[in-house]
Amino acid sequence: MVAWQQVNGRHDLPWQQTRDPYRIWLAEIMLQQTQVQTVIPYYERFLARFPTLEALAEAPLADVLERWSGLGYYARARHLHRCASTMVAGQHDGFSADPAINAQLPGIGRSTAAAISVFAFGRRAAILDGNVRRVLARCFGLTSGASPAQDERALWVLAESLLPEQAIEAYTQGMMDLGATVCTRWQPACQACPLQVICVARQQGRQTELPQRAVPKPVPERAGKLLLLTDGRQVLLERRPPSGIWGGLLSLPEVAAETAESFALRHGCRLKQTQQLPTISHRFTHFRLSIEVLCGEVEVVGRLAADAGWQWLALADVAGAALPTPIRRLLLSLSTTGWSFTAGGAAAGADDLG
DNA sequence: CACACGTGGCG
DNA sequence: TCGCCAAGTGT
Repeated sequence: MVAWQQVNGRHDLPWQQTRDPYRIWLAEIMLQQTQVQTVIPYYERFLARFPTLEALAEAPLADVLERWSGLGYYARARHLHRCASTMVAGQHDGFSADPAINAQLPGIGRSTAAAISVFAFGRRAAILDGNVRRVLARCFGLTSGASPAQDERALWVLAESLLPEQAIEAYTQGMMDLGATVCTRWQPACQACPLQVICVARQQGRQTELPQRAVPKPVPERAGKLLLLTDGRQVLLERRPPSGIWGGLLSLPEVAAETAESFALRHGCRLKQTQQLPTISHRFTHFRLSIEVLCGEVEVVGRLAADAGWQWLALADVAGAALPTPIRRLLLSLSTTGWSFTAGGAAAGADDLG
């Protein structure tokens, strides 16, 4: 694996060629459940804004979420920020070489802690991510046992038992590179695999059957009603609660029973006219969301409460704001094509909203 | 232990 | 259009 990685592995990813724990930590957090190609631009933009642990710790969470928005799993950004603040405040003097220590920090679990120890400190430690899981399950022909928990334990024991005495960095990177580029979920390139002569799955022709998948459950459907109040130049946004879906991001205010008129009045606006926009369908991993958007043209007559949970966002600033992806798309689309409040007509360009 | 938690790409 | 999956962690 070490020899294969040195020749065939990836060596030029933005978070390689460094031992800076901060950069390695940031990359590992961004890469959780997220593919390399997705992460790269976010990683570059984030580092440009927060080049050091101190810079990150000093920034408001809202700024951090601006650079994270679009990447998903926003608890990662909240934990990242809390972790930085904690360390700079002195409870921890930076990262430890010991994975058990780092695994106590927010957002850092067993696998991420091991990756930090390996890549920043050269410590022997086992990771177990999707790539390693797939490589091990196939190479050793692992099938589901008594319970998912036991399968998990067995995988960790196996991963720990395989660690080389030397070149832990190349080995660890090699396992991930192999899983990402050769031992892929579909159509693995077995003829290019350094493990092909010992791979049980290959011997049995069961590559795509492993690792075995849990039975998928039906994805529930949820619905929400959002209000888009605008004077044509800016939109009214609400800071979402710190946990839950899109936690901490800015979004269009959710309206339940309250009418648009009374809502607008509460926020210092007079509603001139409204228009129903095409319903947005958004797909998450675990549910589908149907978003009904009522667009209202307002005249701002009062001042917004100084409450930090509410703010007007200039349409020109939509691209850089801490918005969920479907909301950003909606606002970008509408501000690009212009607003139309012609009676009964849908806003131009709103058809692309999927 | 089950479930929550985003988004993009691919077949 | 839809299911699957991707450098997992927290509750």
